[in-house]
Amino acid sequence: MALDETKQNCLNCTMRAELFSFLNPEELAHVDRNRIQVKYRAGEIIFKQGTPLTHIACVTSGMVKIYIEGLNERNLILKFVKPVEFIGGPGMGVDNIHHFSVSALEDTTSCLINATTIKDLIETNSTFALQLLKKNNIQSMSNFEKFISLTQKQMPGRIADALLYLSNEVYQASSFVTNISRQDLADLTAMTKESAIRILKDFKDNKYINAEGSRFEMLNMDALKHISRIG
Amino acid sequence: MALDETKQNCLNCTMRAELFSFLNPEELAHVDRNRIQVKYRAGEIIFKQGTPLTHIACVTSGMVKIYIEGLNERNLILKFVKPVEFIGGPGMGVDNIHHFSVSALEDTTSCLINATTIKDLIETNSTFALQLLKKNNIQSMSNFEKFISLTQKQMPGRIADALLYLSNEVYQASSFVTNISRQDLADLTAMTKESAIRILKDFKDNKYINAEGSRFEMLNMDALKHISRIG
DNA sequence: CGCGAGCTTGACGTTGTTCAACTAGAGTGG
DNA sequence: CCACTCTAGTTGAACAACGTCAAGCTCGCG
Repeated sequence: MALDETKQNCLNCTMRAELFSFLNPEELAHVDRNRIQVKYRAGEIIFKQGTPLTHIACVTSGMVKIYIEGLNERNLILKFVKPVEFIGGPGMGVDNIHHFSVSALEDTTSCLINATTIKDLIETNSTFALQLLKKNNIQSMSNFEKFISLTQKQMPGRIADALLYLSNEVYQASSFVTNISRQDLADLTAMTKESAIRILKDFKDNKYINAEGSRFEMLNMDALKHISRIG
Repeated sequence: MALDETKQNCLNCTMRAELFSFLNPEELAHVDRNRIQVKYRAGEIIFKQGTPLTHIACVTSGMVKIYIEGLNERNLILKFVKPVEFIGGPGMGVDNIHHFSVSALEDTTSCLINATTIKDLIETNSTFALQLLKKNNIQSMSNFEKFISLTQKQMPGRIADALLYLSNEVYQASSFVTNISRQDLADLTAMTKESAIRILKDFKDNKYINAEGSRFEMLNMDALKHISRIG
């Protein structure tokens, strides 16, 4: 976990999260004074569930996974985050504890910003507060979909949801190479690694997808969407 | 669904949601001008998933359930809400659509407040915005626990969670009489009615609880907590 | 060349659902 | 007051879905 404070500055940053476009130069300067840029190697933990929430993160390169550490060493992956996105956490302003863990899937750079700085901005900039509320609401909406996927769909439906999520939202391509492991796919869909592998094989046999090692290819999106819909 | 505009006023309201304690008299008067009070009979729908989100609700008497309408006529109950609590929704400020349904479990009265009024307050009163963010965060935290309960615990663990939720948070009593049906209990724990009944019977046989009809009694909270922990 | 981590497969057992039948109680109309 | 019906609750047996365990595989890397 190498520290690397760059000469770059929030005001002229080209990797600025959308949320910060609602800040004026003075506010951006305030953020800049309270941020540090950090490089993480693949596999390293950025936030650990249960630790104090002193900073929020802004992923500027690479890719991370956000996951809840549950029972018996099992994780539940909530989402993957790629540049440029802001990672807060529900503990902010409540108990100031991280309620999920975040770790780097690839080599990742991230700006860490003091949580108190963010709180200052919420109090002084109502547009910023409104946008933050909006962002939280959008996250809640996808959590609702995840609830239905995980509790009301059988394994093929869940894997279809995961593949559609990866190709439509994360990689935005019908084929992609990824660091996401079979275990990650299982953690994303709340099943065992073995089950995830079996469903992938089934999808391959049916020519819905191609999946070899880290390379995934969507061959029949309509079939996947159909399986997602019927559960 | 009888309308009943009372002479009562937000400024002297004794059933005011905590969130509104952060408003000044002028703001409260603004809320008052944009609210209507409505009585619902048990079973009636207050908000229907998929319809436009024009108002938020504030439950002042009775009890409601918030649930997602999922696949194949199956519902997932997110939470029960009793007086006095505010019900917004993640669609607010995003697509302005309800992403869950809310229905009355008992005869219920509720104030409906224009969503635009709430948005005004968020923009002009930063404390209100901060408190709303906080409320959303607390909800997200319990959603995370729900994720783990529903995806990583077996049926006894989930029923134990549901019973602990009801006795600790909803009724705040070790025994209670409720309108919550066996089907509701199943919808809360993502299983079938038959399975929920079987687990309840098992808990009864083991003297962890007493459950006859609508009356529930917790006999051994420690056992329930243990079952909840081990999943 | 060998080692280890992630991946894959099959056999088997468990968990939870489905389906069908039955029960109890509340309301309704003759 | 008694059928009748309707709904919620209950139970059992058969079945499907999913996890567990154990073994073998592949491939990159030292």
